[in-house]
Amino acid sequence: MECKNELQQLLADFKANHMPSVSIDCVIFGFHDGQLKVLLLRWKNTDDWCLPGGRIHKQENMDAAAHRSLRERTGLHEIFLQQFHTFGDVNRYRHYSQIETLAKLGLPEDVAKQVVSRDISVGYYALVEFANVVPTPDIFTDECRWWDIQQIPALLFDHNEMVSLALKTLRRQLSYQPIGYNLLPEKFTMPDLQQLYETILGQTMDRRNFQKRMLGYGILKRLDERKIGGAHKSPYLYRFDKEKYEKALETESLFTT
Amino acid sequence: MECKNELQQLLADFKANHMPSVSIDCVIFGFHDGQLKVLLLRWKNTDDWCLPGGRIHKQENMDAAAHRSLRERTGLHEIFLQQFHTFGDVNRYRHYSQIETLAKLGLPEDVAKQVVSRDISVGYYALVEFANVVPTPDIFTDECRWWDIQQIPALLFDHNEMVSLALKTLRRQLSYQPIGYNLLPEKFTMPDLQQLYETILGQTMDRRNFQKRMLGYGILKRLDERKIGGAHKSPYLYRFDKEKYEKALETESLFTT
DNA sequence: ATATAGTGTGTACTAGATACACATTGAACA
DNA sequence: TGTTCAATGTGTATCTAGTACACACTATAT
Repeated sequence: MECKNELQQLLADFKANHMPSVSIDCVIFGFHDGQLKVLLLRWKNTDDWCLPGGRIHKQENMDAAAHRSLRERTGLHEIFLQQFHTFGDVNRYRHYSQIETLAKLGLPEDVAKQVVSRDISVGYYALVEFANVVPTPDIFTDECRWWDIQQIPALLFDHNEMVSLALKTLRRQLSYQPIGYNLLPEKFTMPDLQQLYETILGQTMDRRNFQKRMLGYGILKRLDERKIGGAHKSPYLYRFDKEKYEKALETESLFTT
Repeated sequence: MECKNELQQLLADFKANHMPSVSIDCVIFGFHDGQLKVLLLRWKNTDDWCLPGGRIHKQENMDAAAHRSLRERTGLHEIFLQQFHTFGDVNRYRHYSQIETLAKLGLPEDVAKQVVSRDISVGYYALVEFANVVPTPDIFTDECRWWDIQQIPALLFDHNEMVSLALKTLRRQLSYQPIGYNLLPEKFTMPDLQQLYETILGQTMDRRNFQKRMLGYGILKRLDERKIGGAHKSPYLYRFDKEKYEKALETESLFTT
């Protein structure tokens, strides 16, 4: 099968042009339909899903490599992307039979073994605007789609752990920095924003207090428009004040006296 | 010079037994004399200082490699050690002429070049009890000692940046988790603890409010003893309630309703 | 004995977070 | 057409954590 040669060629190229031992994995969060979603890839000829990832070119910044991966999977250019943890356990592949999985790709076992020696993987998480994403599989996979965070199946490698830690990091970030700019459309309602927060944190909040707090941050601008077409009273539309939002991102509140 | 052969041999061993492309660097914090200190190494035959670091054995967990490095530099076994960021810019060595520096070790330039291709480096930070540390140089260095955080010189590589970010992470951690267990001796006074906090955060605090807050966390146990020998009224001694301290480490306070 | 400087302790005040209720609107339905 | 319903808009009382602040005590130094 020609796919086999193509893969072997690809692996050879990888070896020549990419840093050995190190890879990148991305937990890409999107928000749609009141649900927090993660973009996953399905390996060719399998039912096994994993996170999108990539490798670092020898003359490429690591962050740039992560952006490149993301761009290739989503079509998006300007995105919130941040490393959250680096994974380096010897047995990070323990949850599955990796040789077996690679064999399904049509690789001979000896080639497969080269691929599966433990790598250090730098985990990034991204926040993207759901509607703008064009999910695109890579050469190893034949499907790329969103999964509800609640319904993610057992993933390959240590990728479930990565998703958990990315979510934990996202939640923590919420406690000292604003979030939403990259997850919501440009104009959104206060209930939209609240639903986002509730979904990420996994808990409900008081409508009135939530609004008070958000407005208190001074990063929102209420528009004159209201959202029309809803079944009930029309809520106001808001958008982020980009400048103040950026400032708030830098000024993280700390333990002080 | 025999040192040269020894070094070349060492590098060959490194290549065979360690993961390529990836290294570890440690920002080791200690507290002494009212000052926050960092452990630095001075390169052989130079006045250039850098952070202690290491490489990962092919069959070794990354965290274990970091612990090993730390053990080798400090003699300490049980220590607080946590990764805080992974550095992967192409120009992370831009701040110095690396070939030149390596030449001072007695390495021929061609060998030196192999060494200096950009690596990904995983940054760890450690909190250790100052008094128990036995600073020990490694094969590349002939001095290992503590530096006041305020007086750290221009370091090799991107190590100044690493120290800054480690400190920033430490400060942030202070805002949602207790700190002190690994930086103070077993028994300490409230003023000791306050001085630690003030040093890390770089700001003074109200004595009474600080005590109230710390006791409010419920992780301290006041002993019947007082510290004797001081020039003034004897302060009480405290120790951490290990169990509650550990619990507090897990239960990080988040943005909630 | 006296001075000095650091420690032990308590109370009033402030601001942010929380709990909570009623009026308004727009579509759906009778 | 008007009645119903569910969601939105808005304000106030309360609670709690954080902050500001003062006086008494004690161990050494003189």
